[in-house]
Amino acid sequence: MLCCRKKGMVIVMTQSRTHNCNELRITDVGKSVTLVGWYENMRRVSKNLGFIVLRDFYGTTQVVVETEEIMAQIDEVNCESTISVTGIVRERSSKNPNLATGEIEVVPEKIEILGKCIYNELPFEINRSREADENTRLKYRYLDLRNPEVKSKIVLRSKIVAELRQSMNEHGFMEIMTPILTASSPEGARDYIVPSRNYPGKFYALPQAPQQFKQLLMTSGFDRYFQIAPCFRDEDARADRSPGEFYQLDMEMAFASQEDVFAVLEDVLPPVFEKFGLYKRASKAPFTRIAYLDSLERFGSDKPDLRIKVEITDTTDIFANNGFGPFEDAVVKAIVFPGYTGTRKEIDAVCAEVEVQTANKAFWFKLDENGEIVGGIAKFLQEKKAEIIEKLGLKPGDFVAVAANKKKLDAQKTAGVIRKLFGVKVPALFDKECYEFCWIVDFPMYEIGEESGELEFCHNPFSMPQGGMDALKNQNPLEILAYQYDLVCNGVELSSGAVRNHNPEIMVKAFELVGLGEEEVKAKFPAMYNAFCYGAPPHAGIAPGVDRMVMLLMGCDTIRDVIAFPMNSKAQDLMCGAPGNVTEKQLKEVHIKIVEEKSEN
RNA sequence: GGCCCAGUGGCUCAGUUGGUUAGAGCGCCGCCCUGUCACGGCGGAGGUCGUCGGUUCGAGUCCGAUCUGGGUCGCCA
Repeated sequence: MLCCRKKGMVIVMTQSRTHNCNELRITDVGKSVTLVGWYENMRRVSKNLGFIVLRDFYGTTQVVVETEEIMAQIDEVNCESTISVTGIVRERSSKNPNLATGEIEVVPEKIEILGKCIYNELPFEINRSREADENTRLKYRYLDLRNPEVKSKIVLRSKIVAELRQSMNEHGFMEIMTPILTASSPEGARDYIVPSRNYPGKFYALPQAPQQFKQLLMTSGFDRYFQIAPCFRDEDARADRSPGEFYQLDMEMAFASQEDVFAVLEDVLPPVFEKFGLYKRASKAPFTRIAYLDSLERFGSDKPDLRIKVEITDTTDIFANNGFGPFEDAVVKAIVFPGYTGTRKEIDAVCAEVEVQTANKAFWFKLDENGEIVGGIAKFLQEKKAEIIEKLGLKPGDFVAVAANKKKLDAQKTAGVIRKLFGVKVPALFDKECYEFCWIVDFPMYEIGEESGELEFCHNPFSMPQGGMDALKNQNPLEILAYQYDLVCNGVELSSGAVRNHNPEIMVKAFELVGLGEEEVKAKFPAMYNAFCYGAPPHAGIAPGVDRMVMLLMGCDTIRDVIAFPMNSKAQDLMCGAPGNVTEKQLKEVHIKIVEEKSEN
C-alpha cells in the first residue's frame, strides 16, 4: 500500500492504481501509470484512433487508443464497464483547458477489464441522468449517482455534516446514539411499528425523534448532547420533506435557556452556510427575533423570507366598507411594492397564482406619476384617496397589492403569499443571494382545536409555559405563551425547539388544562415523568433538519437530490423493492397474520 | 382521502379543426474518417401513442372510467 499525506489528510492508495483520474498533470509526462475507473465513452476518429474518457470518483482522464490491438480489445467492452489502464503519460497535441487533466493523456500498454457492464444500452445516459424520468433514476440510483453532478450533492452533504459535527464538538457537545427500536409515542405523527418476536402482539416503534431520550440524557447529567439523528415518521411526502425517514441535527443543553440555545446555533450555522452555501453571505448573530403573532401580522407567515424587504400593513379601517364587495366586513391587508413595474399580464398571472395557493383573490392598484390611484380596484378607493396615500406612505409609481378575508388569519396568509410572489420580482426589494435567518418566538401554548372545538396543545406538550405554574393557574390559557421557537431561513422552516418543561407539577398542570389527568401523563410518558421526579435540570434544545439545510445550501428543489438512496414520494424504495413481502415463516415468528382487507361499501 | 398537472421508441420531447405509412434530438447497431473532447459524415434497427370502454366512416388527438408518476391541501406534537 502507498500512503501519502495531503493537507493533513492521509490517503492510502490501493495497489491497483498509481493515480486517480483527476491527478495527472503536465509535470507527470513520461511517467508509467495505472489508472482505474469507468469506461465512459470513446470518441472514435478512425479505425485506429480513438479517445477514451476514463472516469473515477475524482474526475476524468483521456486515454488515447492508437493501435489495432488496443482498439480490438476495447471494442469488446461496453461503456460503463470498469477497466484498468496501464501506460505512459504523454502531453496532448491539442489540449483541453476545460479539464483538470486536459493537458495530458495516457497511452495504454495494457487494458484490463475489471467489471463488465453487460448491457450496451443503459436506462439513461449517465451524464444526462437528471433529465431522465424520476422513477427510472430512483430504480437505477447507483447509475444516477455515477453522474458527477448528482454525486457532488452527496459529497457536499457529507462535508457539511462533518463540519457540523466538528463545530458541535468544539462547542462542547457530545454525540450520543439513542435507540432505534423503542416505544411508540402517543403524540405527534404516525409511527412506524416493528412487531416483536418474543412478545406476541407487542410492537416496537421507530423514533419520530430522539426527543424523550435526549431529555433523559439531561436528567442523567450529560450537559450538552447532540446527534445526527435519524427520525422516522409515517407521513406523506412533500418536495422538501422525504417520506418515512430523515435526519436532524438534534441537540439539547442542560441548565440552559432559550438564549443559550440561540447563541450556539447563531455561532454554529452561519460559518457552515457561508462556507458551503450557494450564496456566500449569511446573517450574523444575533438573528432577528419575531414573535409568532407579529410574524403573521407583518409577513403573513410563520416562516417569513426576510430577504424580501417589504412588510404587510393592516388597512381594514380605511378599505373596508367602501362599496367593494370583497372588502365588506373583511380584514384587509395591503403590501406596497415600490419599483414594481410588471405588465398587466404579469400582474394577472401573479394574482392567479395567489388564488391557486390560497384560494383567495388578490387585488391591486397603483399610484401613477401624477399621484392618482389607478388600475385594478382603483375606482373603489377614490373617496379615501388622501387617507390611503398617507396610511401606506405611497409615492408616485408605487404598486400596491391587497388581500381581504373575513377571517383574519386567511387575510394574513394571503397577504403573505402576495408578499412573496411580488416581492421576488423587484430586485431592489429582494436581496436574493444571502441566507437570512430569524427566530420565530413566543408561540402560544394552547389553541382551540378546529375539529374538537376544545383546548389543545398548540405545538409541543413538553414545552415550558412562559410564567410557569403561575401562568397556568391564573392566565387565560389561550394567552399563555410557550418557550417554543422555530428557526427560519429564507422562508424555510429549518427547525423547532423549546425550553422543556422539566417540572413534574407544572407538567401535570399543563396537561390538566387539556383534560388529561396525572395518571394519563404518567401512562403516556412514564420514563420522562418518573425521571423528572428525581431532580431534573432545566434544559432546552432544538433539532434543525439536516436534509432541508443541505437543500437550502445547494439550492435544490427536491429533497431527493440530497439523499443518497431516496424513496419516491409514495414512500417506496424502487431500487430494493420496499415495502415488500416477507415469508410466511417470518410472519409466523412475529405472530402476524395478513388478513385481506374487505372493501368498504 | 380532495384538487392540479403529466403519461407517444432506451432517454428527452414535437404531433395542427379528428384524416395518407406517428416525427426530431440523444442513445444503440453498421460503414467511413489520423487529434477528438457534446467529435464529424452516411445508413439502419427500434413505437399495439399508460390501460379499458365510448363517440365517429376514421381517434395519439374528442368523451368517460381506470392505473402510474409529480406537485399541493389534509397530515407532519
